Amino acid sequence: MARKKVQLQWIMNDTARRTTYKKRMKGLMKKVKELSILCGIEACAIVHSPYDPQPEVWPPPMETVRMIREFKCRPENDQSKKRLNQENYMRQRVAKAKDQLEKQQKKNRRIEMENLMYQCQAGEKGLQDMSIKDSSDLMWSIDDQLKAVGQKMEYFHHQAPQPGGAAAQAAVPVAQKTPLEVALESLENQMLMDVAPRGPDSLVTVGYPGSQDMMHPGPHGHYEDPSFWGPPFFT
Amino acid sequence: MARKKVQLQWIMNDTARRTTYKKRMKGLMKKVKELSILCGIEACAIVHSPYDPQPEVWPPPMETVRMIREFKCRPENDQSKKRLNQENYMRQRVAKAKDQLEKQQKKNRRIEMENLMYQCQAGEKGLQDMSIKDSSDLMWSIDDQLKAVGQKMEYFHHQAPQPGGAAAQAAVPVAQKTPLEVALESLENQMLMDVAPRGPDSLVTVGYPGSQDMMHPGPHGHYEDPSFWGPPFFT
DNA sequence: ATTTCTATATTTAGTTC
DNA sequence: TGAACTAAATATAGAAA
Repeated sequence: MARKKVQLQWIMNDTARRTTYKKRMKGLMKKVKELSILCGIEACAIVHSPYDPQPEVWPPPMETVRMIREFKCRPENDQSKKRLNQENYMRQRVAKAKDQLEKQQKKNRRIEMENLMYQCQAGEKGLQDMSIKDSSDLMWSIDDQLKAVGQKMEYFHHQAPQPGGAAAQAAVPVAQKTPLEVALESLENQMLMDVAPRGPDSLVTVGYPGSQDMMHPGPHGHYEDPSFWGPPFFT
Repeated sequence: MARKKVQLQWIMNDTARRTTYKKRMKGLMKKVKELSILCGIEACAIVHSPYDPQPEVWPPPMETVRMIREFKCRPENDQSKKRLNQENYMRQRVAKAKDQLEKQQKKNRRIEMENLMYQCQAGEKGLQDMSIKDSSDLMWSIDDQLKAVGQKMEYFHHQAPQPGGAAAQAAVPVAQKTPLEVALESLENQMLMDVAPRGPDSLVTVGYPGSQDMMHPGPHGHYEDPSFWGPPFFT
């Protein structure tokens, strides 16, 4: 970004969105290409959008189709079957989240110690502030996904129906628990929703009770919301 | 990059390559996620590598599989059938290349005019230098793909067999033609190779006669070389 | 190997033409 | 719409812990 830190949320302004799309699409494809070449590996990207009649891909179609074929065959192999399975995927996420949180907390402790050593006059208040703040990275990555959905819904309904929207509903209880509890709970909710039986096109609405009627089909009419499934720990 | 401008070529040093992979993979996935959210579109990326037992994907597997299904269904639609067809894809590339080259040349002319106006003492020599230099961007994007293949092959053969390697063979005649000829010729070669009938796993060797015996199966043993199919005009 | 820390390289938001 | 510019935000190579 430049000249302004852009929030990770759907861009309302139509022309700005289109411009950003054009720029970032180009940038993304370049990155995919660089990764493949620099590391000598297979990488592909597919992007559908209303701005291009055809999906944009890298590498060129035939190769992309081949990569995809291999990807889809993976479930046949014992090991990869695991990851393609949504339940296991989410379990892995939870495990990683716990790991990351532990590391974060160790780090927090170290920082706290250092602070104590350098400024012995600091009371317990300082410590408490920090333990909350330092886990916020973890929370944010989960929370911003929820917000992205909420904001978009609000826009399409001109802030009419729900005062506050689904995002607020999800975010409020969050603030009353410890970061650890919040993070794991969010993940575990995702996991449960994920494993729960459901019909097609109901992924999001299952997760956000009360918001079914607010959902719109998205720009393409066939994809709920990409932000919802975002991996919280790539951020 | 930082502290050093990295050339777009396979990284020989094993640890550096792995490190770069880890960093860039993370960055790439973040970019895909941002693009989807900011623009409210579908985007996915799949990366296979020896560094991870499973392919890395965004968004999570189920969604990725769904996107892929749609992508593969596209050929059924008249319009998208065109783009999935490799021949047409390459024709489009050639057309775009011509376009881009024309634009570049127009720009060159403008710059030349400006230069002339500001420094009338500049002789014809200056003009000629410029017309060659200014088209080099176009050439580079094609040429670096060839280099990437050549360099990698050389490495695996410890510069033994071919003195100079395939890259040199491909690059040398290039320097004797005009940028326009070079650019279009490269593209048209790609196109022809592409359309020519061939067995599986012979994509690259068809294009580089004399180098079949130098090809190694690549890190995965099932993918010739991602750099070969790179879109020359994303750079 | 992983994490952290910079200094630079690269990307891109906003603006202008 | 699109190309060009510019400043700010990010990404990341390389070093060091």
